[in-house]
Amino acid sequence: MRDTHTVDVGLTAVIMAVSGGVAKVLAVREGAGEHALPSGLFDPAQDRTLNLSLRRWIMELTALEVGYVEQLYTFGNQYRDARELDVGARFLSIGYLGLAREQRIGTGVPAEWHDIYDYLPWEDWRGGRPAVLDAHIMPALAAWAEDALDGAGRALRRGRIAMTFGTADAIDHEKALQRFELMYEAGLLPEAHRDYALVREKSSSVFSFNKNKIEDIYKVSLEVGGLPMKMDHRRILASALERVRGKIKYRPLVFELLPAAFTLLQLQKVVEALSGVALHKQNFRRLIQAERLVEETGEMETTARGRPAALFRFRPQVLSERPAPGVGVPKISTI
Amino acid sequence: MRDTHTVDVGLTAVIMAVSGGVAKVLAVREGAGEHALPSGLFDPAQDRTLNLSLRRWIMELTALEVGYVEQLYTFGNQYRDARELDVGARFLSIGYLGLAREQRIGTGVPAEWHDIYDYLPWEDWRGGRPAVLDAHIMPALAAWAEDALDGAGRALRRGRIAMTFGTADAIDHEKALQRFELMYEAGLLPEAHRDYALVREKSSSVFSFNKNKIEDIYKVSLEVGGLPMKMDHRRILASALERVRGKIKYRPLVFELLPAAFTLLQLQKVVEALSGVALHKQNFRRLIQAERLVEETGEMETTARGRPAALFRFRPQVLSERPAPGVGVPKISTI
DNA sequence: TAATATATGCTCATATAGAGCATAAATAGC
DNA sequence: GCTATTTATGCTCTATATGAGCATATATTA
Repeated sequence: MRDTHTVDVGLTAVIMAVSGGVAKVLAVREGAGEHALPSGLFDPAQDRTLNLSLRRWIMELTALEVGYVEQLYTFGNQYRDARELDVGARFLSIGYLGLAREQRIGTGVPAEWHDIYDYLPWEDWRGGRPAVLDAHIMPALAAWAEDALDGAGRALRRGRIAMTFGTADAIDHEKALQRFELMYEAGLLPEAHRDYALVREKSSSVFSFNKNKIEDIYKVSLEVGGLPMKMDHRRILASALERVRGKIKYRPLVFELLPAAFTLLQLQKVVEALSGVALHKQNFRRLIQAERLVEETGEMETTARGRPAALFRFRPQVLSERPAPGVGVPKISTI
Repeated sequence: MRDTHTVDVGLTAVIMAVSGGVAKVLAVREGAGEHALPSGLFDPAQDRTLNLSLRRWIMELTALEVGYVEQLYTFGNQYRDARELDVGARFLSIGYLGLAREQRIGTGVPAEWHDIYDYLPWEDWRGGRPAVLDAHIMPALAAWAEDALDGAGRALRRGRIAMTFGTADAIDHEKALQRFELMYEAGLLPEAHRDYALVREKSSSVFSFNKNKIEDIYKVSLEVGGLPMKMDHRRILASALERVRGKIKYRPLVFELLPAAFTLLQLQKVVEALSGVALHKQNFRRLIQAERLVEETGEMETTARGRPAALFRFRPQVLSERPAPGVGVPKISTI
């Protein structure tokens, strides 16, 4: 009936926009109350490239114009979907990141913008260290580390926790995917329990939490508070966030999310929303202007409170002047 | 006979090693004198994950032990292979990077280590600016830019050249994939002409070189001097080089390529071989030691000339101490 | 008119990166 | 044994980048 080697390929898109200082992702609601990323099958007969395929069905599904598109990662986990356990079929999913300017979604389109941090609450440090970390995540991870088989295993797990969730004085905000993967493995996300239920009998090395404490761990996964997501969509979202956080430092991605003219504070708010950290305003201005990323339009903003701000536009010449123009998020921020 | 959506998935591996200050890649010789990267089909029935599939057939093919493995990118170009133009079949190829310590290859194994820069001669700046750049590449790119349709197109092309191949005083050595793609598009690589010959009639927007000058451009592609490679393997190699150059800055990848004990000069030579730039010895030592990436073993090197060097080992604790431990290649080096 | 909010200019301390000088400890050639 | 050569290693000096905060300007709101 089908070749043993062939697989179906789905494209799953993380379409991001920022409006009013809130980083948003396009999500569709499906059954079971789970939020899903928009996704579609890659049809080799119809589309010349993966990129074109993605743009085609995004347009068909949402009528949204997406500017920047970038491939993230190809996921091929066996336990990705329950159906795969029964049939011999196989499904690969290629994650994509897309950046769009804020656009109203047409009526009748089954998609909505959602705050990214409703899915990844522990990733938003703009208001200081997220409370859920100390209230639920770190204690559960510490317990997970202690549950390792032997001393070496405990040291290894403690090391992984320190590397992804930070040490006493520093954290790497970029490592969103590694934090997701650690939490999934430790059972701190609802989908870990959903997936584990499917493979309970089959030995799965993916889940390393203590099976005797599974009820307690499941309760923690609910306290952590991320909205429920379909299949591995939270993983794909985390990898998109990691990519965008890394890339804004050396490519001028943020301007894909801003109108043609903007104030420096608007620019800063977009960077903060994506990177999840609050920035020092004066230093941010100094950096942006030193890098010559923007130029004044000559106009001033009129609608806001306080002293009116000068409007700027992106200076595309910077692309050919300097090898790695980005917005300079501090690599390592204090806890 | 087959579902319209299904595709075959191949895994293509860039296995790197460094020996004697030379960065090498595992290559197999196939017909037509073209060098090929080792590759195999992904068999969903046999392998639980993409990663395991890759490790399985690498081991079967070469009996090599590969330590670090990382997915690069999934390529789905229509013109990847001549056969795809005739049949409706479709082939996706997922590129992987693997790092191995230098190992002798078993007799009878149809694979050899080759200097990476034999395939990408313009990427090695250790001995100063590569001669082929000014002799062949930059003049041909300049001509390509002038051949654009209008002034805006010329400005755009000049901008792309500056961004990828650098400006008067700086170049980003990391952008190996973008340099490949620009050269491919401009017809400066032999495979561009091989692929273009297949799609001549079908309008292809991938090749933007002046078709009236195709013979001259083809000659340049031979002067550029990269060894011929199968299909899109040079693209995958370029993306592996880009990944490794980027990642050594913030992850301790290099130690995957070194023996357990090494001198600081050996470490430096590995970084230089991968990044393609020469480094200031004293500053490199200062950086490595300040980052506490290594610790002395207490032993000294005995075999070399000159004053004996202290032997060091990787200090894995650094992974849990600091969020982004890497070897600090200068981001931007002067031309 | 005072309080508040935002914009913008400037300084200062510290950390980091780039370049080079100086010295140490081995081998190679004679 | 003496000298040249080679590599290792310690140290300094300077320029630049980063992090933090002070001070002032110009608007709106109460």
